[in-house]
Amino acid sequence: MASPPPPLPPPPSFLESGCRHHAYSRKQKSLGLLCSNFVSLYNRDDVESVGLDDAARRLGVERRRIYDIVNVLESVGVLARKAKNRYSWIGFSGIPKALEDLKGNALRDIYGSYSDDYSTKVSDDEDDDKSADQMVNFESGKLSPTFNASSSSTACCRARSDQRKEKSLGLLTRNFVKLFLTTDADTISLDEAAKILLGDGHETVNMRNNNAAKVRRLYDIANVLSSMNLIEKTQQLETRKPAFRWLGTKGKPKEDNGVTIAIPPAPNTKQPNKRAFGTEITNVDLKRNRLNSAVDKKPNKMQMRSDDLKQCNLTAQTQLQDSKGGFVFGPFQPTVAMKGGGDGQTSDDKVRDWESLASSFRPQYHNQALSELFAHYMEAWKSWYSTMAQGSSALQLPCSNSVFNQLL
DNA sequence: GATTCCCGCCACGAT
DNA sequence: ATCGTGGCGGGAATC
Repeated sequence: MASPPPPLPPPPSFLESGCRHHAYSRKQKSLGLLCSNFVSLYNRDDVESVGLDDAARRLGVERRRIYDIVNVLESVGVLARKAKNRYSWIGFSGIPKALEDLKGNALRDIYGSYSDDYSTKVSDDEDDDKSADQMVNFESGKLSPTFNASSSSTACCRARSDQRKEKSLGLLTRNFVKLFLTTDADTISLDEAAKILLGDGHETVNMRNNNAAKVRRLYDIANVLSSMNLIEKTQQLETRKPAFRWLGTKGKPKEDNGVTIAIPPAPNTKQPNKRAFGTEITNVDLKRNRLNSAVDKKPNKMQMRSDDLKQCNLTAQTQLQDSKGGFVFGPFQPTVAMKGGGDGQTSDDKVRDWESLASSFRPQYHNQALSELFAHYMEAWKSWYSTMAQGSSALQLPCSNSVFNQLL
């Protein structure tokens, strides 16, 4: 699949944005939104590797935030670390395999541990995944923390670096996902998850703080996973406490028409009392900004108008199956339904409609980088659509114009 | 008041 | 010594 790679957009000049007067809003700086933008930036056929500096520069954020995202994405198979400062882009196609591995690993941990001495149990197939595992009570469908390697007598002897690794965002992500993959519980609250994944299984004076710290990390992870549509935020039935439900590769629960589209509300749409993860623009570096290139001398502040955000945030959540029956999904693929009813229009007609819309639709950005990012997206979308239309006579087009409605 | 999570300090290992 | 990485928790925004 070696199509001539269109040049990536040049580094953004975020500073040109004349919308600095906007009040600070943390919603506009969420990790989830940053993740969305990260994925829309790199989720293209011609992207093979991702440079962290490049990503930080293009997204207008400090490197630190990129690390957060990259660690989570690596854990679910979207990225693979190649070298210092560089990752291979695998894309959404890597997720099913990663999840499969995680699930197998988790089940092995659980069932293997029934007959093994907990203190000797060690995962064998995960690089650094040697601790903080958990048990799930399948009978009750409830999560029940039973052990983790940190509580073993060997804990005190482990190197500091090991202990550090145990608390890494990547490992925490994998264990968090494992929880979902091995429990019957419909939802898991972050508090529960934190308790289960707590590094120190013993009651200690630090436990409460430790738990709070881990919950903070889980929020970070949940935001990223939510923006990938792997989980969704919900409430626990009885307690109405906030919790997360696993969506996985199937995306949002649906009415079995094969179509899943979960488009975030437009920024100006009222969404009372509900935070939306991964729906808005994210933060930038200010103080320790090492990203400023020669091109970009002014303070690297990315401020966008809400309509910029709306247009840039192409998180139309989609789901489809590839030719092998595996999953090819993700929020940043053009929306398409492989099954479901048509509306009388032929595929060709629809493709033409969408193509013409795609070719004529050119939103006005204040920000050059966003403009180009959007143009790239549209271009990729168009070519992908054409390919799909040619490759499959059974192609069914999107059930609605939701994506474009969102954009417009 | 509780929940959520951005932000950036700073430790640590690699170069 | 410098750089890349990322754990960590303060504290502010949001609910």
